[in-house]
Amino acid sequence: MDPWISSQPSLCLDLRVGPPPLGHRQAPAVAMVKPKVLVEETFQPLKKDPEVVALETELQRMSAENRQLSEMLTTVVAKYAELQSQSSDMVTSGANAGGGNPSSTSEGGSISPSRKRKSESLDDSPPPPPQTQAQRQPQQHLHMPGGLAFADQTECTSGEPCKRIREECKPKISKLYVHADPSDLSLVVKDGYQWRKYGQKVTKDNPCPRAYYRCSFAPACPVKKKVQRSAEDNTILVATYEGEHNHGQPPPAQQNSDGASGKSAGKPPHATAPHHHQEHAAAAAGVVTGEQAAAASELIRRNLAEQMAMTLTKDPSFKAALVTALSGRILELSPTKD
DNA sequence: CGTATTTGACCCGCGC
DNA sequence: GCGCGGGTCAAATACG
Repeated sequence: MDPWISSQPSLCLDLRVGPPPLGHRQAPAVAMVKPKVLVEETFQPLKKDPEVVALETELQRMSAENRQLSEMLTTVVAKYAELQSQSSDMVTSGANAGGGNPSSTSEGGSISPSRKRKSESLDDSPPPPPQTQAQRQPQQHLHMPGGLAFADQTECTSGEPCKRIREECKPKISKLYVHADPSDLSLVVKDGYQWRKYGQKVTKDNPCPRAYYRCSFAPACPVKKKVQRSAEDNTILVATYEGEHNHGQPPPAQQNSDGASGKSAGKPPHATAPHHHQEHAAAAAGVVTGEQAAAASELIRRNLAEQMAMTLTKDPSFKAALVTALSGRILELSPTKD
């Protein structure tokens, strides 16, 4: 979590403009900016036209719906934070030696991408540091309640040596669920890091394509990310992170660029970042008792919500998308429009 | 012109 | 051994 956010007294999310059909409490924060003007331009509140009444009703309805959805989101985020903190706690308590990350070993900054894997296996034979991974492995057998996230990789108990090795070589995996506008076809999850897309693929079990990203902030950073819409609910983006960053988070100025040039990257960022620092702090704060854990969880929930709101309100492209959506909605609802 | 994204092809692991 | 499917590469393309 950005330090400055915690320094914010409290972010005012008290917005009354009708929320867009995005289903986010954060959205209205942005909606204040323009849609309000839009409404004022188009309608005269004093007259109380039937359409105005209808609009108000609709706005109220959407507002209620929005609240519901945001509550659901909050719950999900809270669960995620809890799970993450549990995971972090177990990892930190168990993997003292895990200081180094497997990362750069083979790549070591001088990535000379020889022609595909065949040559890799011939030339490099990059020895993945199995020890640290092996030591980390046991902690990954977490019984995550709720089945919400990062469940992968916990099932490598088959005992087969080769499989074990493969599992041990796997980097740390976590999942992040992000709400996204279904109309937004991009698979962009802004999480504060810079990502470079290197592939996209349609998988068998999901008609939506899966996008593959590498961390582009640090050349040697081993972290990869897969983003795919949920098969059940395509308003949900599932981001799967593999590995750990071997660098700090980019400064906000760079975070905004999320992929530097961002041809299609500058899309509405309905993203919540898996801020490990925060979760570590939460884990530290809630190491033991349920009360402490609950308090930490509550804190995390608040901070995440605030951060999401801040992220959204600062993103101009999101504002634009929101204005478009809202104006379209308003036009839809006004049958007597000129 | 430099850089990021797209996209088809390739590689490899796994199940049958 | 073969086919399938996921993951990755790299040339082509697009964009600032």
